[in-house]
Amino acid sequence: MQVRARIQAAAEARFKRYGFTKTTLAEIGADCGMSAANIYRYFDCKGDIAAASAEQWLANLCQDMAAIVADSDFGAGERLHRMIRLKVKSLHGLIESDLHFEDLIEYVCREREALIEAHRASERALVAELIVDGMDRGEFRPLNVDTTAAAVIVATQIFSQHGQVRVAPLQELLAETDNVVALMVEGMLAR
Amino acid sequence: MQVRARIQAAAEARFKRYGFTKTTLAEIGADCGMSAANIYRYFDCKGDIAAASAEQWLANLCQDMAAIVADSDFGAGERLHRMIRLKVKSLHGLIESDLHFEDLIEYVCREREALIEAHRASERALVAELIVDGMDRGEFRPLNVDTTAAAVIVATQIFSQHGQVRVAPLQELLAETDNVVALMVEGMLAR
DNA sequence: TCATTAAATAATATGTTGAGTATTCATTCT
DNA sequence: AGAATGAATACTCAACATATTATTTAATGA
Repeated sequence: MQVRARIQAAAEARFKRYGFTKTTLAEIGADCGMSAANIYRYFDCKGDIAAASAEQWLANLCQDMAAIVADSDFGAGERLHRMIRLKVKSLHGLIESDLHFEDLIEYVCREREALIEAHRASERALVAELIVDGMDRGEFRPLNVDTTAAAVIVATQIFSQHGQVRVAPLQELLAETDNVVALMVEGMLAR
Repeated sequence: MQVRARIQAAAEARFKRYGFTKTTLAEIGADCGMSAANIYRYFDCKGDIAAASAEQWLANLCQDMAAIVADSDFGAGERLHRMIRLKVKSLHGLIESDLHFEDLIEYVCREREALIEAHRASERALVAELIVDGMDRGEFRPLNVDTTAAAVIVATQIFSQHGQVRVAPLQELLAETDNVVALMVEGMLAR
């Protein structure tokens, strides 16, 4: 479906430049050479366009994180550090780059909790994978995989809340992130 | 200053029952048998009355946490668990008890960041004290006290954000809190 | 039949007004 | 002089009207 992708791209460009709420379906339609009404053949509602963009961005992030997890040149602890840092840096970059994306982020966080929760589940799965690998290597002590993965995600969650990201400079966020992850990794290491 | 305390008590009662925004200075004044204008002899603005209440509540929490920290019958790790649990339970209790207090909490979090940050600093200091004690006992390995204390506070911060507290039941919050703290304590233990 | 649209409708946002409230001030009381 | 007040002012909020925008529908053209 070529049309759907075109609509999404046009919408994304406007969301980026003018924000989610300030963008009208009429404008998106005009950018694609069609009426606003016709967009409804491809998306159920305006929010779904935003959600599709967000989902894609999150999927992309997940892929990058998965690449880090898969890189067995590094120890599991080191990979965990890199994974969480990537997450923090990515979100920070997104918010810094275009101030108007905040609008879309807020919408998705508020109205599309399911999407956020699904992504968090993916993150937990990646961390779980890493923990299993760490245990296999003998780097980590025997751990309750799911519980530990959930603890890591929730403890670092504060660093990827837009409220926090907005106020603190990246360097500071990363330093704090590293401290938290370092302490948790230390708690996971085999004796 | 008897009058000031009376005003604060009257205001607190109304904030609890009707919320911060729904309470007028005229009502508080009437409760104290004085005009609204006269309140300004004792407080600079309405928000200061709320802040005074919040500050007192937080000071009280700090005192309770300090008592836990001081109780050297327990190991440092155990005390850290108890301290963080107390914090989570206290805030949860506050929000559960009177739905209208949320109004005041939101105001303080939004408009009185300094107060919140000061309290967080106190928490960090308590954790730091605990870490030093744990190292003295040989329970903890040599740690960077400030960095580690900050990591513990920030990693558990998510559990005392009113957004989180509102949605999750206490048992769930406590379980997740315990997992995070357990992992961090494990990372602090001497080998 | 499928893609599309213009027009109709529903929902939401924006602007405006009036009422209510916080805050200040000149004055009174003690 | 210190404590308090009523009235004046400035600010904020709710309600209403208006306009914009999202969404639906019936109709049109390929």
